[in-house]
Amino acid sequence: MTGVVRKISSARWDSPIVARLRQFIDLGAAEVDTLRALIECELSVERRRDLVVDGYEYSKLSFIKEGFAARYKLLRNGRRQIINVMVPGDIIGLPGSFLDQATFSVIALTDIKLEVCSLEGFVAVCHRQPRFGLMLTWLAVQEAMSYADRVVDIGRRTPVERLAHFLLEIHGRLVLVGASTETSFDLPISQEVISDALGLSVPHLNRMFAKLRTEGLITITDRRIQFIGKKALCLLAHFQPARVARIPTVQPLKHELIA
Amino acid sequence: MTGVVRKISSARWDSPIVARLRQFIDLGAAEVDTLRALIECELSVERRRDLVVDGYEYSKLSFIKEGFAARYKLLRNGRRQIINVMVPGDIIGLPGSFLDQATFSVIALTDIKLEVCSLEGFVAVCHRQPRFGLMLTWLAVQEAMSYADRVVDIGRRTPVERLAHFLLEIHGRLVLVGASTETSFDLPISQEVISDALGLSVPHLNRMFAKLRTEGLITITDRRIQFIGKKALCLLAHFQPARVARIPTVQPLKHELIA
DNA sequence: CGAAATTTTGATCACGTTCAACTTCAGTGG
DNA sequence: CCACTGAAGTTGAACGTGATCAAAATTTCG
Repeated sequence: MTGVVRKISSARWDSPIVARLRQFIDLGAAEVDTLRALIECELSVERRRDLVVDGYEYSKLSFIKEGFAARYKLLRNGRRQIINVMVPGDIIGLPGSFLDQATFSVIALTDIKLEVCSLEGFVAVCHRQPRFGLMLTWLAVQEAMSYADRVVDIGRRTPVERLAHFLLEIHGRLVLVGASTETSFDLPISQEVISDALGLSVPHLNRMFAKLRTEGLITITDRRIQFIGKKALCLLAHFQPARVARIPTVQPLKHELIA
Repeated sequence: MTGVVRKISSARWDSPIVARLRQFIDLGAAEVDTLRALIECELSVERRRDLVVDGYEYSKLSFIKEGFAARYKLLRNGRRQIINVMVPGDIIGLPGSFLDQATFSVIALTDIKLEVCSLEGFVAVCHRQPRFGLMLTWLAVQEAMSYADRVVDIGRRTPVERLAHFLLEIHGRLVLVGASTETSFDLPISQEVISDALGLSVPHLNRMFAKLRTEGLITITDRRIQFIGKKALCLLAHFQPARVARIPTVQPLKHELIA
């Protein structure tokens, strides 16, 4: 795989994955260091390159630092379904690296920067520091939630609702890692990609975009989405963001206090 | 919540959840005991009862011992989308218990029996026995994979393909916990439920069932599905079961060997 | 500037929904 | 015992949504 490889050197580390984790756990400085130490390298990958290929083994956890990617499945009849669009803070290799062989592919939708960590290394740390295992659990649960939302989207929402929901969801995830303002965000991906994510045809998706625009809910300039009527949009989309709970803190047992 | 509460007493414990776990980890007798000790009670719930309600907090991990359930979302327009059909070995509360408040409901599709464990209790054990944290991660990943398959199903497969894929998937999961033979299984759920899972209307789903029957791929008698042409069915459905990898075993560090 | 990718618009048509009626079956009470 | 009820499965007809195909307009990029 091509890409520029560099070592991590910065003293303070401010990665989107850390922002993701802080949602549900307080990370001590030592833990952040441990996490950073797990990063084997940084990788830059250019647009359109496949990062994970359906049918091959993959055993890394690659944290997206910058850029967009998509997890997808190509069916024999040539149709493509995008499972989810991935943004900074998302993890390539979850769930792929937990399988014998990946059953989905991942493609870079823009040039992206990754922080690569081996799953084995991460698991090794989990044995010594159980909180890391729980972080991984929580991340996997978030992943599942995101897919579940997509199921509802595609299964029972009308095309406009789907699009509205999709935009709100992506926006929410970008806000979380500080990659977007309150009411607007860059969405540097083509309508073809979005249509494959929403299970629609390109022309029809385009009409849905037009609809949102003419109804004064959003404006689009230069692939930047701006929400005009966010409330109305949320209503239209039946948008109900799920907030993940914090990892419960546990009272140490008495004999552990003594030890 | 109604239901009969009993204590666990049997010396040997043979629960579907254990079968699930053994897919990807070797459980020692001590670990099985620890797991069993986590079960607070068994619960019997009758058909049609909601186990988790959208909007409320839930903080249990309930392992399904017997029966079928469904995780679903009800939209304001009255439409229902079933995220997944749950079988013995599946966990109610994953992902719901990891959120502030559940965003999906879970309903019993048949009378079911649960083994209930508090999430807090499980997490407490994770701190002492890191392998439990990893098990939880792996289970969450499987959950995510299952939803991802459903996304592909609904988004880009034709209605017949969807149904075929659904039947094969359920069957595979039943085989895993020993609740089905190689070529047939009981599917004690109505077509309305299946149609809500597949994002189809009831009449159309019914026609797809008819199609599979007339094409000689399955027979149905008394809600028991029998595969006639399993190969052809797999082909039709683009069925490609994902096998989860085993949790990697880790070389202990040197200083840990000494300690 | 030319070539390719992407967005937009239009026209047609098939698929799957909707609505309705009817059948079958299990359970229930007269 | 049979009529009644309700749930589930089945079938039919009509309609509408979104796909498909095609082409133009626009943008991006080599």
